[in-house]
Amino acid sequence: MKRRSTKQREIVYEALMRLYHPTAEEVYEYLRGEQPGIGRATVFRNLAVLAEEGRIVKLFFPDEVTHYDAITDGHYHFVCKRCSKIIDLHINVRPALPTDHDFEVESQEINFYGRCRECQQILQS
Amino acid sequence: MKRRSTKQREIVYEALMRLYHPTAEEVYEYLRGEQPGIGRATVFRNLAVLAEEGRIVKLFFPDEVTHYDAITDGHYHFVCKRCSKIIDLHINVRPALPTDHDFEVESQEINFYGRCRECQQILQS
DNA sequence: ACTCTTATCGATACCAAATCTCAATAAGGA
DNA sequence: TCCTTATTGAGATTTGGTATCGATAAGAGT
Repeated sequence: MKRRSTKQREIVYEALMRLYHPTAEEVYEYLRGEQPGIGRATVFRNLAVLAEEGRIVKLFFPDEVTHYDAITDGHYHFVCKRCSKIIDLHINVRPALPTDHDFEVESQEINFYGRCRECQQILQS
Repeated sequence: MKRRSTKQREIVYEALMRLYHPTAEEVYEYLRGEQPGIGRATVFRNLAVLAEEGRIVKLFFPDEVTHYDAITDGHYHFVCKRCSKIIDLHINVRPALPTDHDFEVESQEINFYGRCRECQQILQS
């Protein structure tokens, strides 16, 4: 099944570059203003396609819906456990990949969790 | 709201110790055989409570439903991208926690992805 | 042991994220 | 320009998980 280049796909990709770690729903809401007529399923589908092609990255965090990231270099993320804010971490950490095991590691992921500055004083959950 | 100790909660906990990284649904199916009469919502609820109490751990992986782990020491996981098998990694990796930032890190998580031995020769997705 | 408050249970209804269906459209090679 | 078929958009469906609510039972107080 040969892939075609479509106007909608590029629109979704450009929206992602303008937004900061949006969810699919947020991309859709953004585009409903910019490009009325685009379908919800089209946004979800193209985010999946773009991720499969490696042009964008899917982000999964505990108790969160899927987020998307237009930056594809191997950076890490901090997630605030209270307000769910995501912060990019361009740190240089390289944990030793496990070797001599019954599997072959192709990629790794490191996530940090805690409180962002705004949420540090606030007590309740 | 003071918490009570219930028969069902311990049943769920013991099931989790017998199973290997099960999903809530798998715990429920397992218990439907062992302990007929237990409710689906009860299993989901008690897994959430046990996780909140720190007796078990919730595991989140890309494109996967939530799994649960009775082992709560800070080990890591490898996930096969083809068959979704989860393998425990009791390796000693300690990436430098980012400091001097606008947030406070409370916990971290490292996941490895790739192919397990059984899936390494297989070509298709 | 009995009573009383209320956390918890089990069944089911509900919700939200994401996927599937399908007729209409359009990408792009011939 | 024509033709094949990948893609679209609208809406239905699936699914993992949560909320509701009357019934049950944990466990503190007497």
